[in-house]
Amino acid sequence: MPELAEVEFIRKSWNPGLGHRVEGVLLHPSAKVFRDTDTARLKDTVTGATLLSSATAAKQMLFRLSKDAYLGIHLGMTGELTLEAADFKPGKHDHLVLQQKDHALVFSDPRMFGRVQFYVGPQEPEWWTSIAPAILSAKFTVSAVADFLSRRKRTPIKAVLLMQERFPGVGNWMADEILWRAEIHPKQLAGTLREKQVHALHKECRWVCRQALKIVGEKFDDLPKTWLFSHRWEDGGRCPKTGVLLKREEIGGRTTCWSPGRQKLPVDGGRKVKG
DNA sequence: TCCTATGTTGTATG
DNA sequence: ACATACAACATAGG
Repeated sequence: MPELAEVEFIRKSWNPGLGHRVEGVLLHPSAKVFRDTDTARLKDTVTGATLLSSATAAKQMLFRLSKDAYLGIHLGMTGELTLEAADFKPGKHDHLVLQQKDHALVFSDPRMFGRVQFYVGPQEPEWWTSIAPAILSAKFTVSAVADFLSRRKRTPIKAVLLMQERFPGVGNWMADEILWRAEIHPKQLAGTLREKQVHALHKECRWVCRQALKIVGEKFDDLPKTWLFSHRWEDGGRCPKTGVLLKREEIGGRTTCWSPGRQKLPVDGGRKVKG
């Protein structure tokens, strides 16, 4: 279930392993999660290295080890990290196990849309440093959003919000939550947003990220019933603000939930872009 | 059996 | 070269 805040929470599952040596590494080199990763080198280097620190950016996690080694993990759709007993025996979906004296740090992913990356060097790997600036950073400005939308004129705003190069960490539920709060219809084409809407979009991006991190990123608490999130999957779910029956439809290849009436298409239907 | 799934990416087309 | 749409990836659960 991992989007921004969930990833941040899941990252911390391995915290008890920080500062401790990795005694052994268990993995299946042919697992899809290791596509493009040198697993032999990973195993060689990480064995005997100490786990030093971890960080999250967007939906990715970076684990820094001694020996200038870095482990990157993306959870995909079904990935998770768990902390297990030191004698843990990996099951079918446990693709990477870092064995320590007191624990096993485990990465599992049934669908294997996630991935494990590995890098050795004095600087952080390029695939980490090239992640787009966070929505909560100073670089996420209204004009940056406006510029991006202007290059995606004919794409529904819902699909645009899922683009990691501008909205890092936003996934399907966050995108719907943001649009719901900004009162923008998910089908509205990016190029038809009025200035006021762009401002609202920018503001709600930041609000949803900040609140989600606060609520979920700390304790994995449920989000309040006042959020669209809590109602989006239930049949007959109602808008927490208007009480109207929520609508669900596939937009941009993803199931999208919105509140009719609250989120309306502009008069031109959001279908036409002038110029 | 059939449908769904909180993600990305490669490929085809405009 | 850029924008857009969508199948494909692999598995489990309702």
